[in-house]
Amino acid sequence: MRDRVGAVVTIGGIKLACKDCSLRELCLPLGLHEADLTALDRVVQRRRTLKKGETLYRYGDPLRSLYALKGGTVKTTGLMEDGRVQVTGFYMPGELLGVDAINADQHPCTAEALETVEVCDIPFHALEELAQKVPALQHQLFRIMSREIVRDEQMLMMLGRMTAEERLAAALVNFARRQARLGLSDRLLRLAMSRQDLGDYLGLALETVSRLFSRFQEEGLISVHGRQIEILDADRLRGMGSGMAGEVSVSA
Amino acid sequence: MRDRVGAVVTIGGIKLACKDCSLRELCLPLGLHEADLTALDRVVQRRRTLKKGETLYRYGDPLRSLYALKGGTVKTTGLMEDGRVQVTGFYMPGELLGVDAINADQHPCTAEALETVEVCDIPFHALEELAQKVPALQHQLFRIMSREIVRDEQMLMMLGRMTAEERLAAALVNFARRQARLGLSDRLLRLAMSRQDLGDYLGLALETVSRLFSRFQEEGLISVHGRQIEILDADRLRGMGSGMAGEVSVSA
DNA sequence: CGTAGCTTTGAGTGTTATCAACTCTCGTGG
DNA sequence: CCACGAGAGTTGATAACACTCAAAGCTACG
Repeated sequence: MRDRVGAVVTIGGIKLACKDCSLRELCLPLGLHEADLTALDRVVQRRRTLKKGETLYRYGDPLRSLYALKGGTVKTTGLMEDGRVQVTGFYMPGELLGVDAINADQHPCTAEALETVEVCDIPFHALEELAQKVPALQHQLFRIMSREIVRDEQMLMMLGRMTAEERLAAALVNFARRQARLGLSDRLLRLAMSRQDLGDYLGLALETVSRLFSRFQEEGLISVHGRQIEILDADRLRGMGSGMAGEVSVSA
Repeated sequence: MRDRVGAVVTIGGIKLACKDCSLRELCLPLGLHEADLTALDRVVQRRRTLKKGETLYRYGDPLRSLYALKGGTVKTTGLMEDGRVQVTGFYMPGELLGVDAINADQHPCTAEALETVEVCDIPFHALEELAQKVPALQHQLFRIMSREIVRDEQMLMMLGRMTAEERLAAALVNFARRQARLGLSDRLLRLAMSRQDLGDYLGLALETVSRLFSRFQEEGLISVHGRQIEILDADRLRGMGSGMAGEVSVSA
């Protein structure tokens, strides 16, 4: 059962060891040492693929695992009785999903793949046990959860106090930065989400989002081809989106 | 140095042992056993008092401690360059402040006492070390942070997708429930915050908040005497405020 | 190609913000 | 003890930002 030691056996080449993973800088392992990584490998389950529209978990599902996103984009959504939707987050590779389920041992939202997605399941119970033994891992988990809180607080500022224009600008800047951290362009965005999703994220009607894209384009801020967005004037966009006091240092 | 064993020495009667604290059910200790509580006592610092308007920490302050609220109400606020304010949370006795600072080792918001407040400082480094030894404490911290995320996600739903009316109703219901958990009335609210604070929390103008209070009163939902609110029709208020799918089980 | 979903654009409306004046409360000092 | 003043709260009038409804154009996939 626990026959994998050191160099992780890859079953049919599907599973990559954490220490070989291209996302090791961004994902959980940051700050862990060689031995810790090996221990983590033993905990992390198979790498699996979800197709567009499939869910990682649904509202009310019991907490079994956390999920490390390896590739693709995921949205998490909360639903109101009358059908109103709030997207609580978009997740990109290197980010961890599901920590909001720890509180009540069940997921308080639904996580859906916006495109083909690769994830590693991390059984929570095992992760917690390992964190008990590895101080760096415990700390890293605290940090990741804290970062999630900081992100949500910024979203609160956006939804509570920023105009539609400011919200979209801030979101684009944020996406660009996160894409850049993955080694991709910070100018050319390929949005995985629809205008509707974006509206549900920013607290706007999809028509408002569409109009804003058009206006930003007219003003020479960006160039829009459907979901392909090119950022032409990053400075001005940042200026619009960040009336915020300070940039989020979303370290690791 | 480590001369306190079992019964905690109270210096001038200022410090109460965690295990004797009236909030032990709500605060950090939940789920900890006798020995764990004694260990926690050794970590928790003096109990101190803040007067209305004083701050526990300010935006940018380095993370030193987390803070367990023993009495009174605290608001946390984020500030935009042009002066716009977002209240990111109101904290009541038994709740833990400051976890959002773990991410970047500095506080991303300012925490201010809305009335006379009592807090216990919990040096974070020491707490983390203790959590490393006490599994129940580690788990409890994960839960507390997860709960904070769930709360923020609900706030996102409120700010993004609920009307002004729904937001205020939801907030009142939420305050009532939290007050009830402290053993106080769930009908008679004594709000510690101004209409302005409430507006900055709900993403509304203070005038809108005021108008809503008046309207709720006309409709027989509540009775308003300044900051004293009596809930007359809790069911209808809940109905208005919670288009949400499920109640937050904000356990512990 | 045809169809279904996504996106854009337009017209009209409404909720909530803004500006402004007035009232109330409470603490302080004459 | 009462008057005063400052901050907090209420209420009204007006305006604006973003929503809703509607229709047409586009894209992509079968």
